[in-house]
Amino acid sequence: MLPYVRGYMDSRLGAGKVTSEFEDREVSVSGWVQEIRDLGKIVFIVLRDATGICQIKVLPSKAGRELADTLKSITQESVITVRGRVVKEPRARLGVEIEASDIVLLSRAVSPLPYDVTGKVGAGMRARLENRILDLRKPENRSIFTLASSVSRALREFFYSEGFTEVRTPRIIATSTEGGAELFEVNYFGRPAYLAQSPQLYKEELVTVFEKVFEIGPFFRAEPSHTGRHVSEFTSVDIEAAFMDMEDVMKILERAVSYVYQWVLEKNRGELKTLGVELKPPKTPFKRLTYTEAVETLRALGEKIEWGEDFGTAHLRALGKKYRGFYFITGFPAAVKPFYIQPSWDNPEISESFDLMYQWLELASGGTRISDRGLLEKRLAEKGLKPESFREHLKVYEYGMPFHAGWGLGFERLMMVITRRTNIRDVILFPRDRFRLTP
RNA sequence: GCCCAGGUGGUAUAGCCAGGUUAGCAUCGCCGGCUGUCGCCCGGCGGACCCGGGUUCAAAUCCCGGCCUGGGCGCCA
Repeated sequence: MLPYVRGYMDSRLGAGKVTSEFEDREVSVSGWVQEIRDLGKIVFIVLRDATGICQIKVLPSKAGRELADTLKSITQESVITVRGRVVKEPRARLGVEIEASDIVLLSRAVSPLPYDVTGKVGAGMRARLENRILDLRKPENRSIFTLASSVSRALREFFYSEGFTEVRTPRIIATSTEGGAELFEVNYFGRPAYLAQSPQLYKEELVTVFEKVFEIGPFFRAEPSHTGRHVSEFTSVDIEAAFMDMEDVMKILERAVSYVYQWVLEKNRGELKTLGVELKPPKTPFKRLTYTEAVETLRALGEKIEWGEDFGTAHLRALGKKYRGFYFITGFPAAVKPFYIQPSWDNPEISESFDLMYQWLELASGGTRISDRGLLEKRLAEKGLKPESFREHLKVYEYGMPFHAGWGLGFERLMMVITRRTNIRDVILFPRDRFRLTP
């Protein structure tokens, strides 16, 4: 048998598919050696591939010299192909095993490995991230990302079913004048350019073409934050829709979250079980709390806060203790929200804005947008931004701009909620933070 | 940027407070044994005190500085 076989996938059986259904049949499985238990006259190998695990049995005395030699050179996490007969075996925990007649070592892993994939000893975040590819082979970590894949698919399905068009906006932008978060500068053919922190302005412009758009993609923030919920590169789920206001898009957000929960409850039972997560679909509509009510609540709880102040972490933690699960905070002071948020018509001190919270974690933020150019310019000036830096954006408002609304949802933060992880790095394959740029 | 905690074999840790041991345990690796393991087991061996300076007869242990890590705050439309 060669290390590479054309057409092999046609005859290969997934390790997780090895069941009594294949009893007495000759099969071929390939994967990574998770564990070798050598009892002397009998050797057990636990083989893992993307479909699951199976147990291989070898009797070196009967197997012949060649197989016995191969067996000796196999190390943990090596890739092997095993041919053998499936046998029912009540003594095996999985109920069946493969009696190997042939084993080919396709790729030998170094020994010892720098990281314990079996999880017999614990591992800190540093060791885990520095050996991330091995860390990801652990069932619970793989499950997180199988779930993440499922969640992003569910979101897409949901948006399509609601008539949204998926769009892609630039990651490289010319201006750093949107205000707010620090941007990463890049060298763009000798000119300074920046990595986008959000698709905000582009998605607003695009509602004049498609009416309802969504985008799921990476964005970048050069903030010095170092917490369990901030990273430099994250995934944003953004929507923007014409002829809608904040109430309309809040309902879409509620439905999107519910849809995702239903989807993973239906399709990812195995992953949820591996993670030990008991997920309950959230009740809709989510609780709605105005900013003013939140401030009053905080004061009643003994927190110090002035009306008009944005919430600090202590405030959010206090609110999160009182309000469990998902809830909206609406009507933030216009002063703490970005320039493009529509001030309320009856009270310009507050704005047509909302945040979606889960306990104390901010998941999404959105609102009705300003659709009038004059007002937008006025708000830009009030925020200390230069209208001339927004010339390209502002001119779009003269080509027919309907009222519109939208939101941005932190994909990884939603994954934290679903997987019950408290560190965002757990739900990013290769996280980038202020201190980590590799692997 | 600030605050707190911490850096001991590849990994995870004990020892540090109260200075002096052959630096302990587990996992791991190698060697040997074991035909029902499934965190296999049993025996033997191997491998570590973040860096620099100071105090002291003596520093993993106390002090100072640096670097790194974890957590948090601030920042974060």
